Amino acid sequence: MEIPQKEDILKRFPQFEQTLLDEILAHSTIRHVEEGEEVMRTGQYIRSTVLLLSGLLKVYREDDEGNEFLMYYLEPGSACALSMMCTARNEQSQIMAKAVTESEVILIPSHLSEQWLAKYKSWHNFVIASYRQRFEELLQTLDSIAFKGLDERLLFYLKRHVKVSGKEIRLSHQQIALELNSSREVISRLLKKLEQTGAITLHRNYIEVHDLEVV
Amino acid sequence: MEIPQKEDILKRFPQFEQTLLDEILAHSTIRHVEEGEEVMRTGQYIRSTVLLLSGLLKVYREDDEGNEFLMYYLEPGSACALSMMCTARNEQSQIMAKAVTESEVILIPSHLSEQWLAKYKSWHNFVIASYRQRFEELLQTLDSIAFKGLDERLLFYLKRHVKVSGKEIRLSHQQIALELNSSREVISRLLKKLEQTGAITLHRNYIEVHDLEVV
DNA sequence: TTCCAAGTGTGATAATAGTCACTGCCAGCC
DNA sequence: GGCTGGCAGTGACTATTATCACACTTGGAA
Repeated sequence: MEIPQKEDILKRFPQFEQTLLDEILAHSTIRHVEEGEEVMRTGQYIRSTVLLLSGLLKVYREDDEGNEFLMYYLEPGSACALSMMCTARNEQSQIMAKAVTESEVILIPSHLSEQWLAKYKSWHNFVIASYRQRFEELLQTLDSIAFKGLDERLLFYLKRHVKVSGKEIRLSHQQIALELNSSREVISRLLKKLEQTGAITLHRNYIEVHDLEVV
Repeated sequence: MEIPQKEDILKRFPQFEQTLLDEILAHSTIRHVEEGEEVMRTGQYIRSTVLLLSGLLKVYREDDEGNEFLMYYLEPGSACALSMMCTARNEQSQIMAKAVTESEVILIPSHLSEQWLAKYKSWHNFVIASYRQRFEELLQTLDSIAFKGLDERLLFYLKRHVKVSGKEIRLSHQQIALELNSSREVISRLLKKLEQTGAITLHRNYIEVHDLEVV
């Protein structure tokens, strides 16, 4: 795999000013992560700001009993807001980021990203915008958990998944159950119901989405 | 009620630099809100940044059917992060802020608070810190909804309430049920159980908290 | 080719939370 | 003092989701 060049970064982050791009290239490291690999976990020692160059990350919460649930996905061109804001936390639950597909991330040392806030207007705006966007997404997730039944949450989940990775959802029922903090049997049953409405077709290890809006 | 002076603001926001305080005094309005009055609602036309000078606000989510649930409380010296970050939203659910007790808020026109981000380092830091803090709190709320049963959520709720307004919780079971998006009967039963453990004593319209940690 | 592990389907049962119906209770007001 | 409205307590029932037990399928490894 070739090393990403300035042009690649520029393409993903066109809003950054020239000098900022130079600094990024000079001081940050690029890391290649395999599918399923862990990118970040709160409470870690070294803290870097994480920018996503290519691939797809999922950011989720995990409690002390190993339950998880999905917070949101990160697409190329976005930053993990949490990597910028999390202080050392000794809570029971952790925020984790894991690669959904093979990905490339830019790791920026925290002290630099802090400095840049004052130094580069485009960086400042980017950080503020990231916070806003993640906050919004988190609120949506919160909504669906607080107000909706599992059936609607599943629908919300599927829609979100389609948005980031297309109409062929390559997940087992077990994985979906995990991300929704539910159980496989329940998800299987709900998916079956969805199939009966014609919204999806079930296959082994993947789901073919036709139209989720009609449901 | 006397008009708050520079000293009052300074006391609540000691981290602000002198010139910023002057700008705040010059360009923002102070509003007095009664208990139960609505301070903010997303989707409103005029957008201001809201700082809390005195009193207590609760920030909560409300869906289209009138269900709500509490996101967090705001204490004097803090800002409503949402007022700083919410773009016009036409979602079904809204974020609301309401005064729990009689309060005073500072309303800063949005365009100024935007400008100040670049102009005043202390303002910039304050905004970033607010985002972080609210994000953290929101995550805690999310955790309790996603991973815990209603009994633990109630406990979490009571603890939080004690932290902001003391051991005499002046709320009816109905109000608590509303904030947890549950129903009165269920809350009554859970409270009764808590009373049996000795953690609280129930009275009409208020709850006396002894020790929530032992449960 | 056979076999096995992982994925999926399904019924029975349990646990949690929400709803309904009704009772009693207390506080302030006439 | 007696009425009344909001608050609280309780039992019965329902709905949703989780859990358990087991059968069946499928795709790839041995």
